Amino acid sequence: MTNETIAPAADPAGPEPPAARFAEDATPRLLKIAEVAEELGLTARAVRYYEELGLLKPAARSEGSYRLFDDDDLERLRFIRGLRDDDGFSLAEIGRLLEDEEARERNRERFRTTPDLEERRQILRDALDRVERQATSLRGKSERITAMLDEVERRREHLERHLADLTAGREPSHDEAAHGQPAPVEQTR
Amino acid sequence: MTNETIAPAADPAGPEPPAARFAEDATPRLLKIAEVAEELGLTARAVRYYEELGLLKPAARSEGSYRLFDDDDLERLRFIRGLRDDDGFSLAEIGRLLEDEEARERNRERFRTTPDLEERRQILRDALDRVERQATSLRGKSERITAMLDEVERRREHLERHLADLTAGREPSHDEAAHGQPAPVEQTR
DNA sequence: GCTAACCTTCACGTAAACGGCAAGGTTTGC
DNA sequence: GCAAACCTTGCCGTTTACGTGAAGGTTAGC
Repeated sequence: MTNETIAPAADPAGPEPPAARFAEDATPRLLKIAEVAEELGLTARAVRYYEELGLLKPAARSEGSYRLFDDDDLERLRFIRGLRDDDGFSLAEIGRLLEDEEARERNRERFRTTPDLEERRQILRDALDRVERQATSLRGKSERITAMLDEVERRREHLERHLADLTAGREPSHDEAAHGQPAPVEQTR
Repeated sequence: MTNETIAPAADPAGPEPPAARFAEDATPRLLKIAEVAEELGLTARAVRYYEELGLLKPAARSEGSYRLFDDDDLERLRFIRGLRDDDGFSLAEIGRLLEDEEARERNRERFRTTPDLEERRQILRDALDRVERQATSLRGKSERITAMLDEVERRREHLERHLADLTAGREPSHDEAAHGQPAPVEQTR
């Protein structure tokens, strides 16, 4: 999986502005867009597009307004890519999820700074509502995927038994029940 | 969700061709496109589009080439809608899944009609390959969704405890660990 | 048998998620 | 200090999954 955590380190890239004599040596490691794209298997265009949609803001810009990304940006992009590729979320949905995350952070702060008990309870109730909505949506997805997966596993086992039987010379040893359903997942709605 | 299983029965629609004196009285119940759309919460345009993509073929056409759909068509459309809405599959992916299903049916037939043992084994091995590919893909999706769901559930419980504590007058009773991660799902790749 | 309601096939329009190119500014290596 | 390589912001093109008419045939109710 070529996991190198952070940039492949093409070269130390010399000029290092010597003005960094204050407490700033925690390897800032800012990457340019092509490096980010390479690292994550995206294109520069896609990354710019995500920014255009407001899904992220590069940590900084260079003197000449080159986009510069830090580790948090990378993490965020990995998150976006994961949801997009693996779960088929639209960028709009991803945007909502990310906003939810940020709202969560803000509310946490609000919660900490307000002394009013009733307001605190309200904040918690709102958070609960959001979380329950998310859970409902995810549970639906999860159930359907799991049902499909179960069906597919059932088939695999059936095929394996059948193949083993047939290889061993035996043939009609397994039950021949349930054969009609073409659609692997049934629905109710 | 206004579940009426089959069409709301607007009217029996009279002319009933009397040539059906053979074994044909299993309520054919053919629906026109707008009825199908209404029933399934789709648009007529979408249904035509699915046909255009080859995802289904209406059971029949009327004298004047009106599309007529039977129960199997409805089932197939429900399947398509489910994958599209709930699982975020693209219509292309859905097409592949449906084709897989049909290939499965065809192979089942081939299997039954060939007497050659080695060929039979090959058919089973091919089927196993396909099934394993499907399983791998689904397992990935499932794991990621499950991880998100777990995280969300964890949060819900945390919030519920917190709210209960706060309502009961107690306040700082829960552990305050693990607070930094913004992204609900971690990745490895 | 006539009209309203519904259907047909084009055909063009649109939002999403980028791809690709142009024109020009920036960085880097030597 | 200069060319190659990389980046910037437009801006137009493309695919997917339909929406929205237009122009005309079909069906249904009276």
